[in-house]
Amino acid sequence: MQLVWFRSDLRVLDNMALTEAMAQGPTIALFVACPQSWQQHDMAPVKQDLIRRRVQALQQELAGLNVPLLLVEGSTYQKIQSVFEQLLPLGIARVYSEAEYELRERRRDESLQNWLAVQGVAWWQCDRQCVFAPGSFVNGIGAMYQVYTPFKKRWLQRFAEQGVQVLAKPKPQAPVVLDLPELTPMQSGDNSSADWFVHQDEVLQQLRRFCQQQVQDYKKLRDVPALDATSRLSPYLAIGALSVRQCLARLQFEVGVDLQQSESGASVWLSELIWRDFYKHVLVAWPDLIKHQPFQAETAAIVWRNDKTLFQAWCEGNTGYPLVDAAMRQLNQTGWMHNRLRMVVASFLVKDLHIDWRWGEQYFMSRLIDGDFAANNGGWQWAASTGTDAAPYFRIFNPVTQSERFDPDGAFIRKWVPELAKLSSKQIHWPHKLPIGNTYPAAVVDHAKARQVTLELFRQARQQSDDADE
DNA sequence: AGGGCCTTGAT
DNA sequence: TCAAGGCCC
Repeated sequence: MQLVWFRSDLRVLDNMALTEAMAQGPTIALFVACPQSWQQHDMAPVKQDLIRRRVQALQQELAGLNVPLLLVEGSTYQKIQSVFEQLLPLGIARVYSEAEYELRERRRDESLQNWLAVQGVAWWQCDRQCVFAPGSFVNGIGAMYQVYTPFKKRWLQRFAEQGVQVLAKPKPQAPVVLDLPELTPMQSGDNSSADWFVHQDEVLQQLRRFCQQQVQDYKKLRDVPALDATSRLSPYLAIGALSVRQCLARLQFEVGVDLQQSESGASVWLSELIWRDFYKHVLVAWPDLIKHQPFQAETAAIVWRNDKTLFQAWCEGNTGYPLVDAAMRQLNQTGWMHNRLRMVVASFLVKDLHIDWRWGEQYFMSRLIDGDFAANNGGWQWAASTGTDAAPYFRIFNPVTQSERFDPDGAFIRKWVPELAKLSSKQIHWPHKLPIGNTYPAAVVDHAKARQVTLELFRQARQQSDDADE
């Protein structure tokens, strides 16, 4: 008997572990919910619920292939071995999975692989989260790229040479008859992700619709948070309900040569998918990132202000900066935030409130339905100017200017900050010069002053680092 | 995937 | 006054 262990690859299509197992013989599948380990990763409840709902749908889809999926309620990664102990009497020959790159996940796999080897059970794992496997790209001096643009260039070159291979849906196997052991059945979640569908056909339909109807305007409209102009596929990529190869193949199929034109919407979306690969490759090349070390070592010397009251105002969306508050309220109420706004609120936390970027990183993980360590860490370190290919320290978003530029008529602010809904589109971006007070909070900091403080914080850290070198 | 501040030259 | 451009952080 072959056993496919599903983790962050919760799909039937383009699933190499499933395909390989079924090619070898009769196959069963396993998923173990580990809420205590998820909690240690700060995984958002809404993401946990999406996973629980998704694996229920996956169970039905696998049933169509006569592959039984065992949904087990576990606790921590350390205790997964006991689930396998109960399954081995079924005569498991080999365990198949797709590699994950975070530290605890790697340790979990390593210890399980070692234990299985002692039991005489083989281990098979594929490297398919990225389009090209981490470690397979090196620059001129034999190291992983630290800058996105040359990485992308190399990536596109390889994509042109090799294309992308999407695995077909496996053929159904003959029904398997099993005497299953007593396992704790997986619990259902809190249904907080109910606004996001979980069935394969719906996910694929959204991908198709995006590539057919929306991607051509992506370059122009993706930065406008009031519009629904982004793909909204990130939650599915994060849990592997959709693979990046499926995205690429569909994109190529729908837009054809447009993908070659660097100004097309399709190529801009492609670039976002390459960013996803980039940050996973970065994580594998510099595993200490998982311990929350800044990539640029000298930025570890920055003395953050870390004011808890200001942090709370940011978390709750009560900073007095309308676009920042609208964005945080969107996150808190839906578990998702528009990408442009992720940059705006991250810049604001770090460079206006002078709060450690790791506080923001953790808060995002604890709330995002699409939380992914590599992308989230990469994004925060970009915004904080501490990362690979980061924004320069002096790039400091003006939250009011960003608001005027990307939410010109205030539609997004009106939706999420109802106290301001009646203001004109001129007043709504900075509502503090108005005679009437309403319930909207005063601005918690002065941007112009805060900006100067940021420049000083980075100057001091750089000086300290220079002194240490002498 | 910035913005503050200054200069310049057109209104 | 103010848009445009350059320089700087």
